[in-house]
Amino acid sequence: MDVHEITPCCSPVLTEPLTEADAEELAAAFKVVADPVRLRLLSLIAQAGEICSCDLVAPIGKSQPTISHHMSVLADSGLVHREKRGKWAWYSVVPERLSVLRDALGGVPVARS
Amino acid sequence: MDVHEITPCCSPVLTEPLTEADAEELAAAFKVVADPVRLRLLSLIAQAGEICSCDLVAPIGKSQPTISHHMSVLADSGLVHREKRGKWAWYSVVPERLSVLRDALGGVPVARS
DNA sequence: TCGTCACATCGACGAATATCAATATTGACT
DNA sequence: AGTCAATATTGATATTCGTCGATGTGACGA
Repeated sequence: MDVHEITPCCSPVLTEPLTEADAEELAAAFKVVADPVRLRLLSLIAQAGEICSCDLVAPIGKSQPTISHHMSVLADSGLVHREKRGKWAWYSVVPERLSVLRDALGGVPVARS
Repeated sequence: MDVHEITPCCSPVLTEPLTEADAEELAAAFKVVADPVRLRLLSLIAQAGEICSCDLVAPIGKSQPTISHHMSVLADSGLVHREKRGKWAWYSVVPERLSVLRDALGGVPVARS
């Protein structure tokens, strides 16, 4: 339950036909990063390497429940890793998970004719 | 109006701090690909190289207005190019636009252990 | 000019979701 | 046990968005 399997998940969008199920799964993955607050959270976590939830509320400027909600979305998707230490929750990014999204957008560098 | 500028748009999420405005713009870009129908449309177009709108409705299994709506979203975002020939609309993907999204997800390749 | 075909737009509806106040839960410390 | 601090959950609300039927628009051919 802590870390999802880091499977390739889906075939690249541009090279292979996309089944309806694969499209659904990929779209769900992209939805996670299709939110400005979650992108800024990802950015903050990535630069800190590891950061406490308590240091995320103020920079973003949203309420604590809102930040908690977004962190759950990020953690459930496997994009970040959550580790509870005492009362605090520490987060770090899972770069392999980001690669899955990147690779889906056409693994190969732009083919030039 | 036909093709958006292919600027880098935003700084990579993981390496540089993300301003609120950049996050908003990036999130909007990801929202476009965060839909299963649009992903399948992209896949169909990419494999055909160039395809008529009339050949998109049946494979997706949605109504014609729905396909038209999604194609407008894709075209407005610059991910696809629309060219009208007579009564038909022909679409092709703009790979550079996909690269922008890919690069935003952390320029550097994942270190593999 | 009239009819038809391809596509776009409009209006409406339902589902998903971002947000916050209030409350619950959990851990640490005395 | 009791209290406080950090985080999670709940309930409610407003907004966004995907969808489709109906209609509009523009192009081609008889």
